[in-house]
Amino acid sequence: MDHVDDRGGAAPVRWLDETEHRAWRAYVTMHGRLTAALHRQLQADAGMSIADYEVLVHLTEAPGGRLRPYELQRRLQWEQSRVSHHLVRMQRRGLVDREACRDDGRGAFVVATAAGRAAIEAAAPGHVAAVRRLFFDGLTPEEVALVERLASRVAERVDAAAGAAG
Amino acid sequence: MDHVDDRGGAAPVRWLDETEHRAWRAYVTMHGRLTAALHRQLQADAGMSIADYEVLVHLTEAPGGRLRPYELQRRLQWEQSRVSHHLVRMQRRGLVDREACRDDGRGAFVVATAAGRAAIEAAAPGHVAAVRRLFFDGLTPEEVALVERLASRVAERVDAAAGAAG
DNA sequence: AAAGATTGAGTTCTCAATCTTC
DNA sequence: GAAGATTGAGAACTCAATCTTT
Repeated sequence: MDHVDDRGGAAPVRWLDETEHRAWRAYVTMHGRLTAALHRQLQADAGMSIADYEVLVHLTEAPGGRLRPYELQRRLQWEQSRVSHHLVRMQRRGLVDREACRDDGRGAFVVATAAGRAAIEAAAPGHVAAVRRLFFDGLTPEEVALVERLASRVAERVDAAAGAAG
Repeated sequence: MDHVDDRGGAAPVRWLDETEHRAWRAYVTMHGRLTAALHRQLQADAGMSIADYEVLVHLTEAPGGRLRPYELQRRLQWEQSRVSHHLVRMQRRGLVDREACRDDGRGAFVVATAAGRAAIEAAAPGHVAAVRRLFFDGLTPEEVALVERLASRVAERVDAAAGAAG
């Protein structure tokens, strides 16, 4: 363990060094610009929000094309009630539907409707093209592989901390 | 170059390959978990949203501790009206204030108040500790340097595209 | 007319309370 | 009681319209 100066219970602060600070600001800035650009593209070309797109991605990629709301919640990391409200709206627009769940009467499966599948199939080419143009075309194959490794590692780290701390 | 099937003017779709797809999903997942965790921490320990924190970071880091709303907008990549509404709320809570701008009567400078500076100083240790624990402690110094390089490169790329395409 | 900024209406998200089934 | 899910009220965000100064 590190030797740290722990004064009477107050957690000692390990500030970010210069490199870390720059890296963090660069990351936050990049993400802000990237999502703003992707949102504009999706909205303009497909009339869909990133949130809608993400929901449909998870549904259509899931085995059987169906997920329980709590499974969607885990994948999206949204508030439970945000998932619930969002699904109500998407159902109202005809993009998703519910199917009774025989094993567990507390909830139903959520499924993409034919219209929902059509919507994401229509939206995907433009979205993927934007992701490619804005993100991958600027990276070498080695860097792409690295992004996956680092992102996976950090995601697991956050998971572990969330599991431990609540 | 790839051979792509370009039928009658429709943009040919270059789908993501397996590695790219995994990298992108890993990135999106990581960001979702990371921000969810950071938001919970900030909210629980400092009663502040990430949005509030970001505004105060930019204000306190700016030369003179003041920024015009449009400069904040550029840095945050928020909708212009989001900036406006958010500043009204933060001003109501006493975190920021306005100062007349002599050179340009269309707008005023936004400044962090003493309370605003106190709030971010109180929030920063916990937030920085979380960033370190969840993000940097999982990376080597070389990887940290790489994150900065890649993030900066992508951010510039997005900027350039946004400038070109509107 | 363009740039900087705000407003209001409508939509989406959060927080806490609630409900049902396990 | 815990897990899965919803609800409603209030807060935050978006979009379009507007206003003022340059």
